[in-house]
Amino acid sequence: MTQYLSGTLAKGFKILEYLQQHTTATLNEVAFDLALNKTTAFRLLASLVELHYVKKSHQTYTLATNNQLLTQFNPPVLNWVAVPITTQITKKYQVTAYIGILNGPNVVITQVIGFDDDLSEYAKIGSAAPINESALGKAIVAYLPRSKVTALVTQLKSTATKYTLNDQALAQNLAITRQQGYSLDDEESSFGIRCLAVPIMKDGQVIASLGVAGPLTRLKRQRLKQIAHDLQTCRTEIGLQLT
Amino acid sequence: MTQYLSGTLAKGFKILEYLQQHTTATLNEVAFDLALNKTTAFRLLASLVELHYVKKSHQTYTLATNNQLLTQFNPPVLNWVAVPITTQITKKYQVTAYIGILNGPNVVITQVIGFDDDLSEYAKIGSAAPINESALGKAIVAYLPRSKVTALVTQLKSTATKYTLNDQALAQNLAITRQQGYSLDDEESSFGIRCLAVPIMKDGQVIASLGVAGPLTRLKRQRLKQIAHDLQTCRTEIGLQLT
DNA sequence: TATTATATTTCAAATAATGAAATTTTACGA
DNA sequence: TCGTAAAATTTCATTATTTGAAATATAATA
Repeated sequence: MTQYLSGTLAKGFKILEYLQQHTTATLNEVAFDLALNKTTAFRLLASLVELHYVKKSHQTYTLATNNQLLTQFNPPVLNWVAVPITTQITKKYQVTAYIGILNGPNVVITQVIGFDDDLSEYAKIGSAAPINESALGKAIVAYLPRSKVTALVTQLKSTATKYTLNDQALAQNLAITRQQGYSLDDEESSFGIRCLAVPIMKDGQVIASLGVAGPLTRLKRQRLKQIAHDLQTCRTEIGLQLT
Repeated sequence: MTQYLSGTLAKGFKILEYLQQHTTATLNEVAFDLALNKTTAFRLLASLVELHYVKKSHQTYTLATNNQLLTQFNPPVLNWVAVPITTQITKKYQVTAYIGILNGPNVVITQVIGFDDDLSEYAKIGSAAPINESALGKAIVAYLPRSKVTALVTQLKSTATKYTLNDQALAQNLAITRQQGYSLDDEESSFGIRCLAVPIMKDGQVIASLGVAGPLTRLKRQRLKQIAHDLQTCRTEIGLQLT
């Protein structure tokens, strides 16, 4: 809280962030643009130079490119927002987690978070399923504007010829999804496999879904509320990192 | 010079560097290992938390992963939306597609879009290669500001000891990349494997690259323009979905 | 539940940060 | 090359922040 905020640290980072955006700058520019006294700016820059976060050359300053903190933080794979958070769930329940996004009337799996070293699940990246036949799909569609849902259903009907899509059943299913906060696929896609999913929101809009899939023995019916709760906690943290 | 060194800034960065090495730490550990008064450590950590450089959870501190100064820009949404868009290309040409982002003087693969059940490709997620030894890397660097390219080359030279980096050859290669709109790796990384990549832009700046890799029989030299054109169409669509 | 350890807050003293003014250095034009 | 103006750096005095011990609160462990 503000009670302990160090003004010196705040100003120091302000300068670093400014140099990240501007690549190079003079003392005059830094002081003026950041509304700092030029003496203060001078001293802070001198400190940053001495600490190897900034380089000074011919009276211009640049971010130090060989500073380990600035350039060699976590490898990007670890920054896959879903992975660190979601791995707790995949390990806890020994199931695979997935992220899906909408693509026309289908949902496409775009990220897989396995619970062991088995890479076989990754083959699902890129695979698509109709929105009504997947927990990931229903978790997205349940939170779309009604007009968009209607358009997607129309689109589905024109492509799905092997069966007649039951609008009323789907609408009812989506209402249940909204009510309980998660969508469910109970052996509908694969025998013995249960799937749950929750929407991932950004700025109040659904942009993706997060779900888990696994055998009925691991995703027991009486655990569904707990699992859904964990998924909701997870998607909230993912959502926070997307902003 | 020492004359202007701010102790507060020095201590603040000391803490950040400590957290980079230790991933997580308690107040006690930080204070003890860095020989700081625990009240001082507490206040500095509180400031770093408020400035979004450190995260505090259950009395343990970690570096903030969504801080743009500390973390390479790697929006997970990029890895998500790229999947359905790029699937058209992977199916059409029967090759694997990749997303790469810059990380220091390396390019790191953050997403793989496979076309068959070859799971070994997914193990490449997280792997890094020097920017000049990868089509994905060259596709990014070719569109960076000249000053940043110079800095990266300098950094590469100070790490790469097994060979002498040819500045002029690289500069020429990057000029060709800009001219033809895509970068090429013709069996330079793997025997019999050809790679092409194009930059992914956002707000006029390169943020990642999209590339394909496959055997010479599928990525025939006379098809390269068509493939590059398809990649450019894809990257434009990806770029549109990121805004 | 009690005890111990860790974290946070309070208080008073010490130190550093701050900014104006002065001085030096750099850049530019004649 | 010299003079001028602008930018950068140093000096000085004042103000504000940082500091750390002590006290208090919270969390963890037996």
